[in-house]
Amino acid sequence: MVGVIARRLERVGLLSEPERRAVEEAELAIREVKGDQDLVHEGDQPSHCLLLLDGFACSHRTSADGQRQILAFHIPDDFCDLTSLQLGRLDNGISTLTPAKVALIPHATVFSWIRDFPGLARLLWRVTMIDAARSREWIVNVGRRTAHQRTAHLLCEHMLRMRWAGRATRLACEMPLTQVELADALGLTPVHVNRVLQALRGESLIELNAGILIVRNWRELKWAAGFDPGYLYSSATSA
Amino acid sequence: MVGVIARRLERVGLLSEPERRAVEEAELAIREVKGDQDLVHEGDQPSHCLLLLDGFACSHRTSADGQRQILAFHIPDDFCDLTSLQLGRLDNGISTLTPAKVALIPHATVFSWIRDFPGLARLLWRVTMIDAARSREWIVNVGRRTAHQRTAHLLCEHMLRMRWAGRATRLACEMPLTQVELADALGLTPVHVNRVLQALRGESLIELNAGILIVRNWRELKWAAGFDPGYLYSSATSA
DNA sequence: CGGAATGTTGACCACTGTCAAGAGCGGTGG
DNA sequence: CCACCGCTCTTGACAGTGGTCAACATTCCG
Repeated sequence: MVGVIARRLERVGLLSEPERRAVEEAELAIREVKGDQDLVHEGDQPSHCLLLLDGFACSHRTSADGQRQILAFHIPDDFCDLTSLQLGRLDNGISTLTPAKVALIPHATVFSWIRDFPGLARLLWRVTMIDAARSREWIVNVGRRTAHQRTAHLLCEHMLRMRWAGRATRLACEMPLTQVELADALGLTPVHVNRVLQALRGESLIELNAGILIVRNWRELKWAAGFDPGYLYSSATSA
Repeated sequence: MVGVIARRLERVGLLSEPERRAVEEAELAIREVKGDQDLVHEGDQPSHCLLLLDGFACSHRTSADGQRQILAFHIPDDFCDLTSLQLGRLDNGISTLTPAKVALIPHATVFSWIRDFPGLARLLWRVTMIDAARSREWIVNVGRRTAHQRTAHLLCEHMLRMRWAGRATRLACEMPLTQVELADALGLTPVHVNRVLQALRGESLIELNAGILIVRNWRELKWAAGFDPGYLYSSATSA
């Protein structure tokens, strides 16, 4: 738990000694939260940034006629709402999907990092831009891929992110999402997600059960998804 | 043309005198470009930022099976690729939609602003975060709205952005997009965009002809779209 | 004037949504 | 310990939004 922030930032760039020290000295309020809990509501003006230490969460927005769209999944070690730093108000809600542990970092603390350490500012900015790149890919996903491709694509993305976060073996990782949640992320209905998952299982591409995703055939899954990991901007050599 | 950068940044926050001066002293390479021209290609590592002075452009990505998805429209006074500052590589192409005039700002110049003026860094970061908010709304648009709502939503967004950029009268603005381009932005086919536009015209909500959008009934159009402009983070009082 | 790009229309189709019912599973309380 | 309830997953029949294909009209330019 000590060192999460440094660990997270080092995934996107180098940290100098003083920078690392500044970031490690931060006083974090740790909070344990149950599953399916709102961490922030749409329209809130949070005074803290959220760092997910354990568990899964998502950002989501609800359209005028009450339909929910999930905008991003947050996995352990992710910042959830760095955007609120610059925008003040949050235009989407954030909820846990599973029981979770989160760290609260006061905006004031983050601003002091930014003021005193340009390198940290750079890295934090970079993190927000990588999140934005992922958003853009999701537009492509929902806009231009079939349900089958789209679902496969989400699974590929999740697998790689988990692997790079050190939370996956080569072929398996946690993915504790209900089909309703997958549907809200994919712009589909739960019923159709179910059918697509059956198909993907039928083609021996994946297994997905009890919150565990196992990729049976990575090459074919990537192919089915038209997946190209460039947009994730990982320093890790590609998969 | 002199003062665009300052003008643009002041739309998202305040500029101190030295900051304004720094930004106005920048040496801009101005370039005139024809319509339907690529400004940057997917994968490029640009050394300049693009500021659109006149005309329209878009960011777009092409999926593995060759389908194009437009990720954002750029209107006059917009920065087109601030993300490349932090990411180095651009994960989407940028093309003009009409003849355009663009300013090239060397990355080095922008970095010097960021280094010397924390306030400028803050504003630029904020601009990128507003772009990201718009991306998130597009996910909702494509994921959870019908073709009719979706199209209306895009028209609302465009109208307000143009108004806030000082490029619209209360009810009308330029929107020189072909139906193919609209389709690529909306995740629809050109044929269906055509049908939806007919419907919107039939309901007396809009006119769209020869590149001019006229909103006939703003209240109803917003209603049809389920449009809430909060995500655009304009300092202007809402519409 | 001619050719290409754009817009329009119609007939038909299919991917995905809707509705509904049932199965499996785990948690809770009597 | 068992009965019950709610949530999630599954399946089937049917419907509809939006896609496909194709032809034609129109506009824009060279």
